[in-house]
Amino acid sequence: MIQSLRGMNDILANDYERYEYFLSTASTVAKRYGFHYIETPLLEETALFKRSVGESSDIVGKEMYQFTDKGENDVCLRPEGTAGVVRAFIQHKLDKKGGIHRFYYHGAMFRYERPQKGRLRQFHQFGVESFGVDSVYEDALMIMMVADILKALGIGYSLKLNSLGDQHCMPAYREKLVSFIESCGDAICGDCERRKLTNPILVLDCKNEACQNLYVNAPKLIHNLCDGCQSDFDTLKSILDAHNIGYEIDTNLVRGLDYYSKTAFEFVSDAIGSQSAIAGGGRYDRLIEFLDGKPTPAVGFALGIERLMELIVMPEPVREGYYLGAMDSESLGDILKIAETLRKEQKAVVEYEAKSLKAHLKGADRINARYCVVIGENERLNNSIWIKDLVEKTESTIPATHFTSKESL
RNA sequence: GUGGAAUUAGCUCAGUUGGUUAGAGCACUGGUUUGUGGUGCCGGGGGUCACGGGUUCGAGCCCCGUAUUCCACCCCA
Repeated sequence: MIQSLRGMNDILANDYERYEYFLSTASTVAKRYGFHYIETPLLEETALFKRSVGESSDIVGKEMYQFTDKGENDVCLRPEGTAGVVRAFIQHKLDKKGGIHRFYYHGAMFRYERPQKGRLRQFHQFGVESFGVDSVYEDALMIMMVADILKALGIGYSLKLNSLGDQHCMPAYREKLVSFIESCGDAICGDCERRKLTNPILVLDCKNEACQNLYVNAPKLIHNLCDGCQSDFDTLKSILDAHNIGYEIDTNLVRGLDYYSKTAFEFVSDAIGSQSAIAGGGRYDRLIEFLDGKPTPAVGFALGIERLMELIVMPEPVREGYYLGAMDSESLGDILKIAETLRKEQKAVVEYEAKSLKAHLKGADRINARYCVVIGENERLNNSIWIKDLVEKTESTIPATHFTSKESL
């Protein structure tokens, strides 16, 4: 038997109902905030991700589905969504056009990781990107959008907030931190040794107890922000306070992608296991110029759809549409004709086997139909149909032309 | 990438020191005397016990390999 590749799942039937429900809920929220849908290719030049996400990140360093295509191009399946949207933004010269551009997207992302619950090799994200707004109010808008989406889906969460500083304060802090780490000498663990070179801020979050004891007095970025970053961060907190959005400052919160600056946030759930980050995002004012665009402030977020799926509280299913069946095979033709007419406006499902009335009612019940339409011997002889409303529990026998004649009106 | 656990019916799981035709609940399907659903009662179908080797008179059970899933680390959505 051929099975799907490791970490790559099918989404079918019931799962897709959830998936679709999530998409329509999230898309509705995004549109209400003034965002427009954008779709970018799954395959991009590898250089795009190396320059945006950063070669030092795990994502680019060891998790990309990268290969050379038949035209000798170095390409890879997108490991995240922002880079492609930024590339499109620049390619279509929206950076030169100026003004504000807001996009939302959703689709498959690919990372070659060791799979576990909530961590797949092909997974789906829903994300938004906003270009051209410098104000920290836009950062707050991102957080409010995520909160709105999660609330609409009935998902509980906690919000972690941090500021990563900008080109004025981040490099200085980074240097300060690295020299602090070096002052610890050989006492740090192997992971931290590696982090020191790739993403030093990650050491602050090390699980190793010995490391934690060493880092108690480590410099915190939050105490080393420049005036601009500090004031934006304060403003952001007051906006969230004003909107009753709870948060906790997590000075160890780092985005794994190199392009973030200033605001960084992460929504986490304690109900889905160790892969608990359900959404993450922040500001990335420098990314557009890194990719040869005109410097443009930008901020965005991404939600992990699979991680959300099992948390979604689905609305009560409502009975809708028609189930049609015949009690003897001679009536099947009439049934099909009625179904054809009904389908112009409604869901209509036909059972082809001649069965007892009881069996048909069970069938109608199973597919959650509102009405059960049956033609038996009596109806066929009287040129009528029997219909029962499964919610109101009322039934009637009406002329067979009732539905089909509508068509001629 | 590192360490560990698991894999038996469509689903959730039993399966006793290796011993006849591998079980349950749910789901599916049919009946319950004549044409009335979701919840009663009775019946039925459905399993190369993940896959491939090995040990044994005999393997769902023991050993090895492979695949997948899950847990922790790592990382992130």
